Amino acid sequence: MADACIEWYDRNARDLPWRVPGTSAWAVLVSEVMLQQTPVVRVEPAWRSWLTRWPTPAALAADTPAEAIRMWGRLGYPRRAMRLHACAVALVERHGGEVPDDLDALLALPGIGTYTARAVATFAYGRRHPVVDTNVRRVVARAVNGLPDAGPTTTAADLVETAALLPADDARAARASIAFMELGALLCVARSPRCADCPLVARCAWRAAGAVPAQGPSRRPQGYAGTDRQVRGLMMAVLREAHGPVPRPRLDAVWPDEVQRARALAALVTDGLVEPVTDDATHFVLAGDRPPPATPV
DNA sequence: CAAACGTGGTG
DNA sequence: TCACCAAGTTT
Repeated sequence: MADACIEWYDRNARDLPWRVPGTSAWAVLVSEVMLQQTPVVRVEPAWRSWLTRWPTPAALAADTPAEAIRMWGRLGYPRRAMRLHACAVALVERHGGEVPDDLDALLALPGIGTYTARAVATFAYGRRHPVVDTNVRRVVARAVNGLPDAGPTTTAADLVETAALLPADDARAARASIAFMELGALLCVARSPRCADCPLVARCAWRAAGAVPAQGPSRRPQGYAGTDRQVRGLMMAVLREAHGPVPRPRLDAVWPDEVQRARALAALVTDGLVEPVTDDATHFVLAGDRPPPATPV
């Protein structure tokens, strides 16, 4: 299975900048964090801008979280920008500004979880680890287990199952992992998979079973309009564009419901994305963007 | 462990 | 139009 996927990958892989040989581990790490729940097409330009401005962890660590949040733009989940900044600080403090290749050291970094740690160790350093994301889980669920889709989250069993598919050779195992992911992203997609072009079609357990579609509603609360998340997003957009401290009324203008506004703003402060400039909380800034105190003469 | 966490494109 | 989906992590 791995061989067929690698062969397909070699001919059909997208030409993505973070896959270019010689890409730094930091650049790979940044790409992986940006790609958490955000489509490739939106990540590409943001990734280029980010790495141009902050080519190393030390460069980012020397800047403010606010600048990271601004550079993050509209990628979504701005807490990822916060954590990426915190990650850069941790890399400087704990690893001399280098990205470690050790799984446990990677997992201990802010914003780096099971998937990202393995992705960095594998794609930046060629280590042999199962790399399991939503694409891989879908491919394995279908091709190996004959199911229409994978479960909602990655389990320990998923890691074991995927590890069993990896070639013995480290470099080839890494290639297999990226091939599984690419297959899930381009052909074995969630809706209307392109089985006709799939290198696994002849041995796919799901196809063999008749490619029965998933039953029942996928029941996930994906709604966005009217949620606190939307209100937070609107407020963050105002703060990103602002130069100086933003007066509370400008944040209030983004949403009619006062109760919800207050809740959203309080949550942003609690999360550390936003800070009140003064104790009276009449003005707000992005994290770390507090203006310097007036220098006494 | 379920829920929270942005944003925009698409069938 | 609107529900679904996109290289997850944290609490």
